[in-house]
Amino acid sequence: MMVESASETIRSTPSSQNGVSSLANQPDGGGGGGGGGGGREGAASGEPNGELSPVELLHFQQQQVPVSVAMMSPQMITPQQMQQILSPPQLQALLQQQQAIMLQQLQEYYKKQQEQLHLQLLTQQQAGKQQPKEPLGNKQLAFQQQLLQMQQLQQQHLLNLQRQGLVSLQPGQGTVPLPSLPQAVCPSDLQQLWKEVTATQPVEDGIKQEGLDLTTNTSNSTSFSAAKVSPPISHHSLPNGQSAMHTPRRDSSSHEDAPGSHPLYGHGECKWPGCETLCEDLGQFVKHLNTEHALDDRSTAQCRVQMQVVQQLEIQLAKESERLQAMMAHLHMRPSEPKPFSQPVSAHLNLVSSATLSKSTSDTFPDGLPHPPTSATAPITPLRQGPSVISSSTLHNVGPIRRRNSEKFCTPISSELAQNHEFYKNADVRPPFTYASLIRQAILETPDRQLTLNEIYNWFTRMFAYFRRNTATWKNAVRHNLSLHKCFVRVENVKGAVWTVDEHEYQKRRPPKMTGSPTLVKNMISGLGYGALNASYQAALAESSFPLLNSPTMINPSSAGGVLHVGHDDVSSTVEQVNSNGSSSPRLSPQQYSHPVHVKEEPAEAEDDSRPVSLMATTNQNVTIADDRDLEEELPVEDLS
DNA sequence: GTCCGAATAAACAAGA
DNA sequence: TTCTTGTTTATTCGGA
Repeated sequence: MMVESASETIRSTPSSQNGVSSLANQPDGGGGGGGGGGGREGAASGEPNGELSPVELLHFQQQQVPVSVAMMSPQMITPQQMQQILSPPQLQALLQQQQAIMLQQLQEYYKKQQEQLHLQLLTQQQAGKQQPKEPLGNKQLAFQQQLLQMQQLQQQHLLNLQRQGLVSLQPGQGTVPLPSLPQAVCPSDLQQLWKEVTATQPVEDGIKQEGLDLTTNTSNSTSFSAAKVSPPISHHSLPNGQSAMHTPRRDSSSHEDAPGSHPLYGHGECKWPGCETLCEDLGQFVKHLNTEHALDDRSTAQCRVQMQVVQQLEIQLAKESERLQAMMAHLHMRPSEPKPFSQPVSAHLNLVSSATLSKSTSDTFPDGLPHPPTSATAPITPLRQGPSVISSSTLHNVGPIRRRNSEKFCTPISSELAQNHEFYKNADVRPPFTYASLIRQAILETPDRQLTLNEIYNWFTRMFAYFRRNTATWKNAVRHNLSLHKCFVRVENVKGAVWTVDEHEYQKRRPPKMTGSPTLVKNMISGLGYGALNASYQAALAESSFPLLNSPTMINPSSAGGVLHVGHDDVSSTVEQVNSNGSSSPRLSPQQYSHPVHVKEEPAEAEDDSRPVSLMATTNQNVTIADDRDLEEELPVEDLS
């Protein structure tokens, strides 16, 4: 079956974080443009007539603030003097003005260079008609790469300007005329800057060396100077001498070891954005590439768009990585961090990472903290819940295989989800719940308590980044669970078949555990090594930003008592009551375990009578099933504030 | 060591 | 024919 083969394919993907890891491991470069290997200073000679090379411009923009200051003080007014003369708002305004000016100048420069390159290319193309094909390809590619690099530099500059918050301009918005850029920056200084750049980054040689054959610059030669935010983009040599850019996310070995491959060629079709032309073999593809995707306005524009896409992703990744680091640091140093099992936080995190991702490869930071797997489909985004990410169930059970831990430790699924919704939604971490629990949760979250299979799928993918891959596997498991468990009832509906939950059956299939007094629960928890889940854990939970903690419905004994029958251990009755009134009856969250609320906790069943709609709605606006089909819309973008 | 629940894989059928 | 949906069986694994 195709599904199965797809499954096998997908199952191999969890370890596909290499690209990201390598990206994350890129030396920061301190804003200096990352890159790799040794520098090549030979290309450091400046452009004639004091014109700025793209590299110089790049460095220029990297040195932006000081240069800007210099530009502001052409009459040798030092920045300090400027600061004394001008008020901060004035300085800010001046900076913005100067940035805008610089931007316009750079754009003009880039445009000029672009035109020049086009002219050169046309000349080369014409000359190449009388020359062997391959050199032409090289030349053409070299020009193309020059063009791309220029565009990249331009993009980088714009991004840097925008990042500094000084310029919110879009390309072409600059309006303030100014003396040309080279007048503002001394060529010798730029030359020195260029040397500095090339000392750490050999990237831009090709730009300086007009007409050089970039095919000799392979993998390490074209990591863009923008590597600070861009992954090194290597060139892949093709059999015909062509090279192409590809991202490091691809398995490098697949290229180096498979000369018959091409990053833009796969599954028999051209992977050029929007193309998808079928090509029988690589040769045909190359021909197609050279004819259909030669250097022209269209291809250039497409490249530009693609660069925008990549850069946006990289910016996002950088932001998220930064936030992750901060989170890691925060968690690592947290004095009141819960220490179940008397393990350090990092150990817990590693535990979560390694066990939860039992089938995936979790990277580990040098500091020992887990590097949550990141992928294009599962970007790691902030753990807004803070410590609650390491919630009880997450701490003690990781992955459905450990499901019993989850139920044993009585973590209500809705509470867990409510607390860690953002985490699960964005992190590629397997939720510590069984498929049945999740399915049930999905169904119960809907107002009418019924879902089609596809809607269940969508809930999974919407709620858990983990389920955005391995689709064949988990979908099969979902179907399997739906069919297997009696608690899931298929109902023929007008729209088709929908699945509902028979709570009674659901409870029947679960052995009555943990039904008793809080003391029993406590003892049981303690007996399971949960005794260490003491004040520190409670404190951590209390510190959680989980808004429901302060929700009256969550802590109001009266409201809770409606569901959690004090001194009553009939699980089914609890569930039935919830089902009967159909109202939102939030259960005790794990935090409430810590609270001296005198209600009987129904650990294993606690999740059952949850009303995630209300629960989740507090923290997640995406609970509604309004548009399940649009997963992509909400995948990458979280608030990045 | 055994039992049980869950996950996973896979085969198969029916229907759109 | 392909895909989705649904059912069933078998295997493996972890925990009790």
